[in-house]
Amino acid sequence: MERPRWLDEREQSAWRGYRRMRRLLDLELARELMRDAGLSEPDYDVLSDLSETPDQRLRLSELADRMLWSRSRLSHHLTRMQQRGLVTREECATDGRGAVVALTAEGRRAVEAAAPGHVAAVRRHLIDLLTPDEVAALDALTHRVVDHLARPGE
Amino acid sequence: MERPRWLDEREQSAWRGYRRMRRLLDLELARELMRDAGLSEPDYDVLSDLSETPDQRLRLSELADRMLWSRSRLSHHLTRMQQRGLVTREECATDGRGAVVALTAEGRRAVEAAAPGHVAAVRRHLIDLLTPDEVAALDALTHRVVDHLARPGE
DNA sequence: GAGGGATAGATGACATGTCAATCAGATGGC
DNA sequence: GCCATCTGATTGACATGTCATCTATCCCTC
Repeated sequence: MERPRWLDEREQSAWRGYRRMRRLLDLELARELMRDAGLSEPDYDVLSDLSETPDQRLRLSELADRMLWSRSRLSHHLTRMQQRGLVTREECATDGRGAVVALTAEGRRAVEAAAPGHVAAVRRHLIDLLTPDEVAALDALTHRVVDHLARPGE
Repeated sequence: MERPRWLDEREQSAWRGYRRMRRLLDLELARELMRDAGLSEPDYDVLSDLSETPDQRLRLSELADRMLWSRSRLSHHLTRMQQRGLVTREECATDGRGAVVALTAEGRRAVEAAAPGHVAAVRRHLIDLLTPDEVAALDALTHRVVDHLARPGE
């Protein structure tokens, strides 16, 4: 930090590219998802995580951890989704403080309707634009960074 | 979309990795930037774009386009940054409707103080974790996706 | 089995982002 | 030159996310 090692041209370009892609991809996927399925990305993520779970239900904290969301954010978001009938809250049998989110039939219908189009969009705007080697590189590199960031001591 | 082509294992893993990295990297960079320089990432981006510009000033719409922000978002954000003394608004000489944002001395000081640490964080949490080949792949792939998404007809 | 922390979740105040409406000034056709 | 339209920017209402705080319950130790 004393003598900053600036990014060289290639690194700079990769970093800018990453941030631009991040933004554009996000906008486009969110736009299509909302247009075609009436869901925001956070909505979709919640529903999709729930639907992949054996019993279609999860403890709030478990879901929050999986999604890397704060409890507070999840709680607020679920209240909104609950009002729209996509999920319900249930008491937790094993922990008096706890709560469980469950997918409603309507929620299930919503993800199932949304999923094919969303996956297609992910393909169209990202995956299918990459060579197999690039997919492999992206896979390797992102997981390395995730592991690094998830390390306790930063 | 009729017969959805789901993602294969590797693609799925890359996609999840990307989204997880996106989230964790963002959180960490934002956290450090706020802690060390008292700036949010949007703040930093605005200041950094302005500081790289010849005259330290830009038309609002020009800046909004570069950052891929809506005019409205930029306008709101600049009001806040202006209140903190980081930028000022000026009238535009050539277009009576237009406005120009300019970096203040304090704004300049803020980016210059923030930049080395921020770049170091980008290195530490991303760039330096990648092999040269991976940096090259990331560069190539992100720009391809960006070009694709920037294409007028979607 | 009674405290004293820790943890799960909810909540309210606030910061930030979005969307639609508005206003002033530019621009083009006639 | 004048009107219709477009564009740059601002604004206000609202949606979303964050942070600090609160309550209830759990869990550990004594």
